[in-house]
Amino acid sequence: MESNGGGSRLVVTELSHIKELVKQLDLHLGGSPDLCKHLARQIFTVTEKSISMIRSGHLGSFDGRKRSAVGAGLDSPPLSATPSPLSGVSDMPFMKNKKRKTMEKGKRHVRVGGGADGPEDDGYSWRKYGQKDILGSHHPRAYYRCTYQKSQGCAATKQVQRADEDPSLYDVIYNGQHTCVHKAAAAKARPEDVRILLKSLSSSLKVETEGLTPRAQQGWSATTPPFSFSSPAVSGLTPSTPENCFGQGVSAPTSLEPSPATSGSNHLSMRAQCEFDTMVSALMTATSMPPPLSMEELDGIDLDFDDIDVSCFFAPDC
DNA sequence: CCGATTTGACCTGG
DNA sequence: CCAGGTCAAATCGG
Repeated sequence: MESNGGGSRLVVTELSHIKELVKQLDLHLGGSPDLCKHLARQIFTVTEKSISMIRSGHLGSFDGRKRSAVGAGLDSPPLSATPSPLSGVSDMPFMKNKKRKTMEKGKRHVRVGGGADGPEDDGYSWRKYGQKDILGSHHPRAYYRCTYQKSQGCAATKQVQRADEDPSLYDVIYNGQHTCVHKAAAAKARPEDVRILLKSLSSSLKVETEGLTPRAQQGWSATTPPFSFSSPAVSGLTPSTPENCFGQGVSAPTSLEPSPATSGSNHLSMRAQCEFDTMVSALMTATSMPPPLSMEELDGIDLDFDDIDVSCFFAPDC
């Protein structure tokens, strides 16, 4: 069944990198903010890589069903560089379209709490530009774009919809990245909070290496994925909870049952991704990082770990 | 008066 | 044709 031992090995390597990056970030927290940002971005990048590997490996044999685009935070197959034949001319042929293609780019789906007046503040300022009743949903969906779209050309948008099951929760879908210079989020970047997040992230990245020879070259039997994730309680600071990272908001009541027969490892993968998404996005928020890159962008990124000392990570006497 | 919100029309992909 | 996303005129509020 599982035939991606090589993939798992790569994932473990990436996770090890992440863990080391977290250490580095923890060390430099009091120091240069630029370095911290750099590290945080690297963490995010490697995390996305890992997620991508896990998903392409495990979900590949899942079944033919297409996964919903809204279900996961970031969802673009690493295979296709061109989103769709229709939008191949991505330059700017028509700027008057009232509806763009179904923007799949940098989508992030989070579920946040809030009051009757809307979800809790996310640190950015938004201007509402529309509202629609959504078929099958009890609550309308509101459309927001960045207040600074005009003044700074910031392309970030978000959709907010009250959860059907729990009216105190809101599904928020972020689209695009903020290019505006806005400081609100930075104001709440408390080092202690970041430290807590890092601890959570670090502990959840515990890599079980038993059965793994120090020399990774020998490879391990490609049977069971030798990694697992603990489930730290990252509460309060997190913009979303693991259970809510995917599956909801698509108004697909049948897709909630995870087909227990075949989804053992899938479940693990999805859980792992959720925790990553949750913690990393919380971390980036806390460090006022710009929103994550799209998968397409990530694919094009050359990871450089050269400036970071992880050389001895797998060494037996380290 | 100006910027934000509301709301129905408009547009497009499926 | 329909559902969802966006526009833009009307309206609201500081």
